[in-house]
Parts: sequence; structure tokens; C-alpha cells
Amino acid sequence: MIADVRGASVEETRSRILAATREIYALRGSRGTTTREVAARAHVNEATLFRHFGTKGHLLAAMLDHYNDTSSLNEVLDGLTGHATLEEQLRVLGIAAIESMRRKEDLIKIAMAEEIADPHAQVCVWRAPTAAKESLVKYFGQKIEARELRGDSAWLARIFMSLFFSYVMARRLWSGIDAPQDEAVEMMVNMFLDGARAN
Amino acid sequence: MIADVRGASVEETRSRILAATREIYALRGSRGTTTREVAARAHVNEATLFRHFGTKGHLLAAMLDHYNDTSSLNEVLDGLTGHATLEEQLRVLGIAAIESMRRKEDLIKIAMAEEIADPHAQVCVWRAPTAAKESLVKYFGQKIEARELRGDSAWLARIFMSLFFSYVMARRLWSGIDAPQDEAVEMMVNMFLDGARAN
DNA sequence: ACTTGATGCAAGTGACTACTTGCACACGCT
DNA sequence: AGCGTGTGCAAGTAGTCACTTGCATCAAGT
Repeated sequence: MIADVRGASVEETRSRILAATREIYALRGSRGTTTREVAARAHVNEATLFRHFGTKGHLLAAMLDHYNDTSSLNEVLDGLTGHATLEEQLRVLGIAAIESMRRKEDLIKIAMAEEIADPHAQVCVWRAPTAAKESLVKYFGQKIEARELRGDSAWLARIFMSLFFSYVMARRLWSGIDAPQDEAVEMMVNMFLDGARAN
Repeated sequence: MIADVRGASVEETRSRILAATREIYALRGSRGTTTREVAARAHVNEATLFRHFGTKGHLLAAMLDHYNDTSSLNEVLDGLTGHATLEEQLRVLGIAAIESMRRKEDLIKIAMAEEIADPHAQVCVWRAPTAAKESLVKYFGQKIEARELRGDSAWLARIFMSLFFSYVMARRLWSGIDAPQDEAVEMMVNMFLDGARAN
């Protein structure tokens, strides 16, 4: 029996359920995910799912918590001192932002769509971006103090992240131009630094 | 009887149903929307709803089609010659973009979430932005020819719209900074034109 | 006056959903 | 060896959902 996973550790079962939850949730949205389908995909009995998480709501919350990695950007920021120029640092940041968003694209989209329907999901999904935001604001603050950038650090961070947020979330709209990612990042960073005005 | 609207024209009934559909979809998401609730909000019998649209899926498609206004941006672009400076033109464009996106924020979110589930919804909702995109690319092309801007017109358009797309769609993330909209637009336009680099 | 068609209303159908229950099995720990 | 616990399995419950049906009513067109 493939489905019989007795003997697997409790944590393994749990994380298999959470992974399945994420997949189904991304496919069908919060209302569309059924505990049956999640259980099936996790190769777990539906009853086991409920024994672990009690209700579907708790399951979703647990999943969103579980896939809420807040760490990544800070590591990137720490490793940034190795890069000489400001351009280079921003490119690294941009690529990190794109990759992080892409990894959670599914969750972000669903969470945005269900903004009103499920406020708790909101909190969970936006927690990581919020932490990232704060680190970024601090980073830009330092760059302003060092007279490498000008303006308001919060707005710089907001605008900087806008570029990559849209790059990931609305790339469907721009299917005409599909430059390789590195090139795109370079273009966006250049725009961010120097603008588009001629001369 | 409030609910008895016999005598209203067929089109009126139809558009009342579509309006209700939009409201409920925005509130509950695609799976959370029930035909019962839509019918109730439209002050229409559920059977009438099905007599008009056949299935829930057709109803959604009809709603997305119905609220797909492609016109607005071109009018704005036409009225742009009255504004003297490039900055001013871009600000007007930015405000128009924000308002247009805000008006359809709910639809955009639905479409994004539905990306996988229902490809038809995609086509409907992205039709207007795609048209807008093309006009904008042309506009930026002219500005480049006139040596007011530099770069690739498609990318300029993409980056320019990124700013406002994120401004609307991710404003939840930036609840800390809530400058008045005009100020925000000014800031974004300035960034777009001159970048953030010091000196 | 008669027909036509859009609608209301009430009831219903079958499918699906979240969640439960009772029991058997199979591991790991002592 | 024995016990606890995590799991499978099958059946079930009460509710909800999309969608249908049959019939009565009302308004407009001819």
C-alpha cells in the first residue's frame, strides 16, 4: 500500500500534509481546497489530517505560517558588503527579491484575491514581505546617509520593490518583452538609479 | 414586494445581476461566491439568474466581459497635449492609471487568482490593460524620438506602469507611509525621470 | 382579446463538503 | 511482553451547493 505511511515520523506526516495543502491552495484558493484532495495528495487519510489540525481553517493557517520564511532577505543584505558598487548591490537585491516572490507567487496571488474574505491569511502572507520591507528601508537609509542615494528611504524601498513586484506579478501583461532576467534586473536598477530622462 | 421586479427591462435585470456578481465575487472570491447570494443581492430569483446565464462559469465570464472598459487611457493620452511639461504629463498619466486600476482592483485580483483555474477570465481582464500598454508604449516612443526620454519604449512603459500597479495592489504592505496620492504620484514620477542616485 | 416571454416561487435533486466515529493495525518505548 | 500513539479504513452526518422543474403571474406586442 502506497498510501500507508505508518512508520513515517509525525513531523514528516505533518509536513507532507502542509506541502499538499500549499499545492492545492495555490491551485484552488482557500474556498476551493477540499480536505479530501489535500489528504489524497499528501497520501494521508482525511481523518489523520483532522487529527493533526482540527479544522480546515487551522490547516490553512498552519500552512501559511509554515511557508513564511522571513530569513532570506536579511542574509542577502548581510552578504551585500562583498559587492563593490551600488549598482551591483541593487542588482543582487533585485534578483533576490524576484526569486523570493516567485517562490511564493501562488500564495501572494491567492492572499491578495482573498483580502477581505480571510483576514488571518493576510496577516500570515504579508508577514515576510513586511519584514523584508523594514530591512530594505534601513538599507536605503544607510545609503542616503552615505550620500550614495537621495530621497526618503521608505519611498525608495517602496519604489524599488515595486519594480520587482510587478515584474513577477504582472509579467503576463508584458509577454511581448521577455528579456532574460539578468538583463531585466539591470535595466530596472539603472532606471531606479538614474531615471529615464534624456541628456 | 421589493423582490418582484417584473416590468423592469431584460437588460436592466441582466445588468443588475452582473453588478451583484461583481460585488459578491470581490467579497468572497470565485469559489466563495454562491449563486444564491448573487441572486439575493440582485433582487432576483435564483432561477432567473440561471435562465440568463446558464452556469456560474458563464456568469463570471459575462461579468468580466461587461466590466471591461478599454477606452479610458486613450482619452487621457489625447488630452495630454494640453500639459506643458513632461513631468506634468506623466503625473496626469499616473493619476489616471491609479484611478483606473483602483476601479478594477477587485477584478484584477480575481483574475490573478484565477490564472490557473480559468484561462478565459484572464483574457477578459487583461484585455484592457493590454490595450493601455500599447498606447503607452507608443507615447513613450514619441518621447524618445523627441529626445525627452531615453531607453527602450516598451521597458519604459513597463517600469512606469509598475510603479502604479504596485501602488494600488500592494498598498497594504506600505500602510506605514500614506502620503496623499498627488504627493505619491509626484514622487514616483520624479523617480522615474531622474532616479535616486545622489548628486 | 390573445399570445409570448420574462419573472417569481417553492420544492427538489444529486453531488460534494467539513468533520466525526469506531475499530483495527503497526510501530516505538519501557 | 505490553502499552501508547499515530495511522488507515469505512461509514456516516448534517449542511451547502449548483442547477432544475412546474406552475402561476404579470407586462408588452399584435
